[in-house]
Formats: sequence, C-alpha cells, structure tokens
Amino acid sequence: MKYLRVKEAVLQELGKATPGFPLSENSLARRFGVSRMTARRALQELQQEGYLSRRQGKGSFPTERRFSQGFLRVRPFYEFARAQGATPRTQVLAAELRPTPPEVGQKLGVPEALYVERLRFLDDEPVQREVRYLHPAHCQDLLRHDLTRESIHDLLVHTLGLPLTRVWQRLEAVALPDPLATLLEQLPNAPALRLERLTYTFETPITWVEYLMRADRYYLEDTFIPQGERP
Amino acid sequence: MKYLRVKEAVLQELGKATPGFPLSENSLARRFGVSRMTARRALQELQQEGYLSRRQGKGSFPTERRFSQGFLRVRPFYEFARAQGATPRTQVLAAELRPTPPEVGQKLGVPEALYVERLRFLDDEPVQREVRYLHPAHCQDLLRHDLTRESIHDLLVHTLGLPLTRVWQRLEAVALPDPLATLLEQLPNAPALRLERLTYTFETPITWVEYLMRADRYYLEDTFIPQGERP
DNA sequence: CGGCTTAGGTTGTATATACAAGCTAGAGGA
DNA sequence: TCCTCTAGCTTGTATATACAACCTAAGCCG
Repeated sequence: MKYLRVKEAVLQELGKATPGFPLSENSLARRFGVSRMTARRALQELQQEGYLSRRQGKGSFPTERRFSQGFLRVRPFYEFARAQGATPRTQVLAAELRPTPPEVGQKLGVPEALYVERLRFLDDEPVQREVRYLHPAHCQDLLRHDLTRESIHDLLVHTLGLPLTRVWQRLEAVALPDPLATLLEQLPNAPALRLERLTYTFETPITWVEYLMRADRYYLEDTFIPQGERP
Repeated sequence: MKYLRVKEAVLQELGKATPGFPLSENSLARRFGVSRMTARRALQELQQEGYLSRRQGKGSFPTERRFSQGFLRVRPFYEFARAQGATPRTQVLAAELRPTPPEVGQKLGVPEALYVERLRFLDDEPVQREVRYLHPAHCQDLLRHDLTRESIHDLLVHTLGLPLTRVWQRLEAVALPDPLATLLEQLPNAPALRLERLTYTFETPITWVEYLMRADRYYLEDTFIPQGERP
C-alpha cells in the first residue's frame, strides 16, 4: 500500500503548516521513490477527502479544514409548511439573468445563469431566504411561470422534464450578518441553518441553491429504523 | 474524454434494468475499445457517485438505491474522526446516576437515569459536547466500561445486547450561551449545530442524547440519488 | 457423497510512457 | 517600457503491463 504511506506522510505535513506547498505529483514521487501514478492517487484521494485542492497547471494546495458527516434530506417548503399547520407565502425578490459568482459558476460550469431570490413566510413571518442559480440552457422557460406559487423543484421535474438524478448538499449552522438578519427580522449574528444544494440531471449540474433558515423557526426532525445495528 | 462516454453508456443501461450484470472492467474495455484502466475509471466514478457497488473478486453491480428519504444519519464519533483523518480524544466530564430533567424524564419514562457528559476533541480542539441520559434498568453495567475509549452506541448494541430498532432525532442551529461557548473555546453566541436524539429498543426508549457541535468545525454533507423524482 | 484443490474470472495495486491542457515566469522584440 | 511568445512547470487523460488478492465453480480424490 505505497499510496497509503504517501497519504499519511502528506497528512502529517498538512498539520504542520509546512512551507513546502504547493505539492506536485512528480516531486512527491521522487521523494517517496514511487511512480507518478501512485503519488497521483494519494493526492487525488486527499483531494476527494477535502484536504487538498488541485488545479491543472498550478499544483496541489492545502484547503482550510472542516469536518463533515452524515446523511440528510430536506422537504420542499410548501410540504414543510403544511406539516407545521402554518400558512406559507412567497415573495420573489429577483428573477433574472445574472453573472454567476465564481464558486457557483465553477459548480454549474457557466459564466451566467438564471438568478432567483425568494423570501419565504410562515404566518406572515419571514423564515427562509432562498438564493438560486439555474443552468440557462436547460431552464430558460422557467421565468414564464409564477414563482410565487410553484415549487421550482416541481417545475424542473414535471414541467421542464428534467430528471433530477443526483443531489449534493451541505448543511451547517451560521450566524446571520446584518443585511440578512434584518431581512429575516432577526438580530445581527442570530443563528441560522444554511443548506447548500447542487442538483444534477445525470452528469449535468442544473441548479445550485442556498437556503438560510431562521434557527428559531426551523429544525429538521426524523424517525427511522437503523440498518445493520442488531447485536 | 473516453471515460465519460463509457460512464454515460453504463448510466443509460442502469436505467433499463438490463440483465447484463455484473459488469467487469475487461468486458467494458472490449465493448468500447478502450483500455482496462479507462473502463476502470468510469466504473470507479460511478461507484463513488452511488450508482455502482464494486467488490474485489466479484464484479460491479448496480446499487439498490434505498437512500432513505427524509433521513438524517450521523456516524459514531470515532468513525467520523477516522474518516476525517483527525485524531480523536474524549474527556468524560460526568458519569453518574442523576435525576432527569422533566423533558428528558418524560421521554425516557424514568425519574432518574445514568448521566454521561463528554467533551470530544479532534486534533486537541474541542469540537463537540455530548450530554446523555440512559435508562437505568437497561444500562447499569455501562459505567463499568471505559467511556473515554468506547462508543456508547457500540457498547449498547454489542456488549449489552440491546438492539437499537428505532431512532428519533432533531437537528437545529443554536447560539452557544456562555459556559458552553467557553467549554468549546468559542465566543459567546457563536453558532453551533444541536442534535437531539432518542433511541429505542422496540418500544422501550433506551437513551436520550444531545450533541452540540461547533459550526466552524462541523457540517453535514452528502450526495444521494433521489427516489421517484423522474418526470 | 463430501471435502479439497485448482483454474480462471473479478477488482486492487504499482509501474512506465506519452501526449494534451492549463499556468507562469522570463526571454526577447517592438 | 510594454507586449508577446515560449520553455518548462503543473495536472488531466489514455494506454500497456504485471502481479496480488479475492471469489466461484468445476473437477478431482478419498
């Protein structure tokens, strides 16, 4: 398991803020006496695990570390509201073609996209802000629909006929900075859940979305039966 | 991009419930006129994306996609730490019989319970606090074990022989009040994820637990394949 | 019949080679 | 000075080869 030895060694150095970055496949291969393909595999796995960021032509750089785990799924807003017995309302703050910020542009693979920003209310209280970018080639018909009434997810699947075959998502807790806190009628730095989601049709990313949800109005709850936990 | 062509083709066949499984690297390579390593890459990526399950000596099979909608699953701390490549450490702050607070007592159905409070470190940084109440009639042997080294979940399942058949849990964002913020080396009102969980053996509640996780060190992330979302 | 060995499939690991594509610094020319 | 181009680095893709580890089924032998 040579590639594991290389991984371990690189992982050690990552902890020490060594000034030896960026790493390169060839230099690692020489240092450990392995082939480039073996060093490459070590770096690829470290990238996949979130330790390294690799860019063609530049090299492999350490990433800022964070920890992740788990499994989760979140229901559409109207379904959630119905389950709470509250009255939902949606205000569309923007719906237009707009250049994509770099992180989103990289994920969607386009320089500009349909931008939709919506504010969600339960019983006339703002509880969630949604910011969404949609792939322009696949979703251009979307703006003809009433985004205050219809679920974008349902529109994509049923009206535009885009099968949503894969979902990547991340959930975290954040403190609301000020323009957002005011928009959601919260004090600055109030806690909120932030859900970021990228949805694919096969290998094509279709839409990126960020939800910010007031912590005092939103939680995720579930009951399930675990698999393979019998003694 | 030959490996992409192979991926696409395999993905198509996956949709059709073709009886051509299991797939093998060599047969794919012959069919598409590519090298084994190229076919291998296609299969590896499909595995990583959750479409295929590959086993040495057997082959590549389509996965049952039971990615359980609406569910949130959290791994044991040591497993999580290992996956992150970080060094875990556990400090036991309390382990004793204690009266249950009303919300917990109601859920467990007992007036007093085994109380365990632990602080979890990754690379010597406190990242999670766990507070747990255990049903005294079923878990009294637990205090004889080393709670700094062993997973309570594993102890319950494997040592005490309690099948954990049902789980209720809730996840939310909170602001850390001051004694807790200091304990986790955060500023007061820093955001955190709070996970509350009640675990049953059949209809008997066994343990209630609350995890507080630093927002700057914890997030939940996943990729899954949705069910029944085809148009 | 029952158990063992073995042949031949599978994926996993490791190497060498070649070229394409992205990036950057520095040489060179206007 | 400023611009352009290129040499030389990086990662990405593709191939060929070799052997190890794992699995299954067929066949052999007691």
